[in-house]
Formats: sequence, C-alpha cells, structure tokens
Amino acid sequence: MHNITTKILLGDSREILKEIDNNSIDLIVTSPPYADRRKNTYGGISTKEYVEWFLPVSEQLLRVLKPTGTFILNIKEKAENGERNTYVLELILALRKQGWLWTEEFIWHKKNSYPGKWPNRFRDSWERVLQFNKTRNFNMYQEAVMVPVGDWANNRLKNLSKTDKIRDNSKSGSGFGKNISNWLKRSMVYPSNVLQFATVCNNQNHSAAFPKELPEWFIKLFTKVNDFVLDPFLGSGTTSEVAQRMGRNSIGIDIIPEYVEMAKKKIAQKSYPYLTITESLYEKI
Amino acid sequence: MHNITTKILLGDSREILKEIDNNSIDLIVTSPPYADRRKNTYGGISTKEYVEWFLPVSEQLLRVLKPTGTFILNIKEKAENGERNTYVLELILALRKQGWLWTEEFIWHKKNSYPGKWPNRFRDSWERVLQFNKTRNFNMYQEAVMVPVGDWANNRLKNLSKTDKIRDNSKSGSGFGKNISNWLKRSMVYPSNVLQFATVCNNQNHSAAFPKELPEWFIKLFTKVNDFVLDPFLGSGTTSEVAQRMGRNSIGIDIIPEYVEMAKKKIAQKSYPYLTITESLYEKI
DNA sequence: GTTCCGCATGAATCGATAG
DNA sequence: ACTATCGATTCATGCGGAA
Repeated sequence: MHNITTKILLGDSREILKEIDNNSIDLIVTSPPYADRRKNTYGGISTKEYVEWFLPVSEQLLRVLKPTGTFILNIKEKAENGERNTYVLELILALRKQGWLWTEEFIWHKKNSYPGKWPNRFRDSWERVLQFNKTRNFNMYQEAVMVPVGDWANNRLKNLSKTDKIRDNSKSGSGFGKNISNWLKRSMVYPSNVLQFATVCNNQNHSAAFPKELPEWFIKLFTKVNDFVLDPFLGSGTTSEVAQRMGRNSIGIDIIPEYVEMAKKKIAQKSYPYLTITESLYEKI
Repeated sequence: MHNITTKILLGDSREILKEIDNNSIDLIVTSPPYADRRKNTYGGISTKEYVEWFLPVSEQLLRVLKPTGTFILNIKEKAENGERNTYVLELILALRKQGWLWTEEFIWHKKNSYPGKWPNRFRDSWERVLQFNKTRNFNMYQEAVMVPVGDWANNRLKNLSKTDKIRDNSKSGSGFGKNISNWLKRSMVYPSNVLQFATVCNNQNHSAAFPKELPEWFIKLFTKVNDFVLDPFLGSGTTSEVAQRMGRNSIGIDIIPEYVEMAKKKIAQKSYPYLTITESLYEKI
C-alpha cells in the first residue's frame, strides 16, 4: 500500500512555487494558458508579453526540479493575420538562456482536432510537447511506455531480406545500425516522439486542457511510484487525478478558485491508489 | 499536350539562382542539407553558421518567387550532446526578418520509421515542413489534396436530427457552430497539417531527402499544370522528377556533379508528361 | 448484458462589415 | 488607417439511452 499525498493549492504559481523545496520534484507536466487564449478565465496573456510572463514561473520550476527530473510543457502558437506567431520559438530560446536544456520536442497529433478550414490553411491538428531538463542525466523509464507491436511488424517482418537479418548499418551515414531480426521475438516495441491522443470531448464535465493520456504517458516515462509530480497550471485537475491514480505524490496549483474546487472534488472521489490497465501491465513485465 | 521544360543545373545555389528572373517561380520546395549532416557530400555546415549560410540563398529565393508563390522548407534540427539544437528556430526568426511570412508549419509524420531508441530519447519520427510566403495572397488549390471522408459519416448522416438541420451554435460561446446537413453529399474532406508519408528506403548510394509523395503533395496544393517549380538543393532529383511527371516546369540545382548526373538520368527516362492517378482525378473536378 | 445509434462538444481563423 | 464585432466554415469522439 502506497502512502502518497495529493496537494491542490490555490494561487499564483509565481508565489506558491516559492514554498516548494529545492530539488524536490521528479516531473513537471503542465499546459499553461496559451497566448491570447482562455480570455474568460485566465485573462489572456498577449503574445508580446508571454515570454516575460512565463520566465518567473520557469525560474521557480528550475529551482524545485530534481537534477534527474524533467519538465514537460504542452503549448501551441496561434495563427493570426495569415502568419504563425513566433512566441513559442522565442520562449524555447529564452528558457535555454535561463539554464534549461531543450532535450526533445514531442508532437501531440490530435486526431479529432477542432474542425475548420480556411482559404489559406488547413486544420491545425498538432501541438508541441516540449521536454526540458536540468541536466543530461535525467531519469527515463522507457520500458514503461512500450506499445504492442503493430502493423509495422506484421508487414515488415514477415519477409526479412538477407541484409535485414544481419546488422545493417545505413549507407547514408546516420551511424544508427539496426538489427531487424531482434524485433521478431518481441511483442512490445518502443514508441516514437509522435503521440496520438484524442482531445477531450466532455459532454458533462468541465473542459480540460489535455486528455488524461497525456500526463499519464509522461508520468509513466519519467517517474516511478512514490515520486513527486507538479503541475503549476492545473486547470480542472487532470494531472493531479492521474498522478494520484498512478501512486505518485503530486502538487497542483491554479489561480482560479472554481478550478481548484473542481480538482479537489476529483481527487477526493478516488479510492487511491490503483493503477491503470497499462500501468499494471507494465508492472508485470 | 503540355510543353514543359525541366532544367537541372550544376553549381552553388547562391550563384546559380542569380540567373533566374524576378517573380518567376510558383513553388519552391526543397530539403537543404541539414546542419552537420551529409558531411561526405555537402561538407557539413555547422549549426553555428547555418543561418548565416542559408540567408544568401533565401534572399535569392525571395526575389525569384512570384508574389502568389510559396516556399516549402523541409528541415529538422538534430539532437546534439543530448540537446535539440535551436538553429532551425533561429532560421525561422531570421527568415521573417528577411521579409518572409511564416505561414504554416506542417508536420511530416514518418509512420514507418524503424523502431529504435537511445538511452534518453525515442525514435525521431517527424520533421518540420515550414511554409513561407511573400504575401498573404498566395495561390492554394485545396481541392487538389482532399481525402476521403471518415467512416463516421456513414452512420452519422443516415438520419439527421432536428438540430442537425439548422445552424447549431456552440454552447461555449466561442461562436463556433455547425450545420450538419451541409455535409450530406460530402465524400471527400480537407486534410489537416499533419502529413503521413512513408520514408524512403536508403538502399541507393545517395541520401534521398524526402519521398516522392512530399513534393507531389505540395506541388498539387500550390501549383497548376504549366507552373514553375524550383528546388535549389535538388539532391538525387526527386523534385524534378515529380514536377515533370505532373506537367510542371522545373529548375533543379545541386552542387554535387554525381547528383546532377543522377537527376538528369531520372528525368530523361520519363516520357513526359503524364499525371499521377490522383492528379488526373483532380483535373476532372 | 451487449450492441447500436443519436447527439453534444471542442486552445480556430479569416474576410467582410461596422465603428 | 486602424480596431472591433460578426458570420462562415468543419470532424471525430465518447457518453448515454434505446433496441
């Protein structure tokens, strides 16, 4: 039986984060209000002031994160007057200057994204999921997110050519050799950096920034049971709910009282801890 | 019978491009040598000097492109010493400063990339396909890349409810509404900005940058028959080959004699022009 | 119980028109 | 000329009630 805590705090992250100890968090996973979005609730930070607004928060995040920890940031720029805004690019550059390592950019491909087509553009059906780290020696539990081998194996591995069966160093000089036949015996393979989750379509509940699968995937990948997860822009509480269910300690912060109430209700309902099907599957491996 | 030309030129794009007329190209689609890649062939431009190296080329591209034309740039930063390099982000900002509009970022999802991983990252299975324009009034032939509607339509549209027949505004106050009955006769719908093309097999002795489907898709979307396509980093000649097959005039430039020879052979083999199945379908619309 | 089917909903953007 | 408001456009998903 795990003994975890799930804290939900009301207030401005720039202040509340100061109460958290140095080097105490294993994973930060969050989706802050995007520039000029969520005007009704968060007031809508303009693209011009966005980086300036975000840096004091990320400064605290850098302090509270363990050297082995990871910061996952889900964000997207908007298109306006025919152009994509560059504030997210500028944010990445500013975060590096602040001391973060920009380790990876995952793509969240939203299969059921908002409809809409315009004379000069199609639907924007993806978002950036940026990974930042404090050091190069961060914890990563890759086995935890392995996926069943799919069509790739069925089609590709049926007929292995001679060159496929020996170690086949690519001629193009990538230096990455593959030994295809090793994959034959496996039923699970590692995923790539393109993630396909559906967006949340809440008919009754309040809308959430990201689907449960998103924090779940990163919590699996970057933490173990009893680790500490932080979401400084909790919203309706998805991260806290998932962390609790997965037996991780967590702290969630939001500035909107209604959201904090909603999040508290969510975590109170659950008889923690129990693990998801995929999680328990992993534990058996 | 179309009467198109397909030019393959040997030399440095920074020089050769000067021979092309102002405002004469409808589409530039290219995959330049990535920083520190293809060292054996292109000499490997370092990440530090990449932007500086690229800007004289893009200055010429800006000159030769028609005001209604589009510049498609397939590029991806590499991971270096555990970090993603920021030179592509800096290039986007520099191109805007040069006068380009950053219109869109498509994601090329390489679904069939080999499984593989490193201790601290997974397989990188996507690339950026950046769209730049000279003006906001560029040509876009969206019907040319429509895709079949999803299965849901069969069930969904069988019986229309009362709200389906009228405009139904979203409750969230976003102003977003829908009128389902508009979709009744729809068999084809518009795609999103996430593209899924297979990767090319590198079993030839050159580093093929992108599969035929990539230039084909953008040539369909941004040009008509008899328009002018340009690839200033032609490589093995994929863009020229596809443009010729689709009845577009084209100019391809590369600095490597072997590549130019290879490209010339490719375009000589073809009895031009003939159109792809999808292309001829579009022409009937 | 299990499958089927109706239905509500969502981090949107552009062009035209009005102030 | 510049800003504000309004109308048009569009798909996939999960829930819950019906069959």
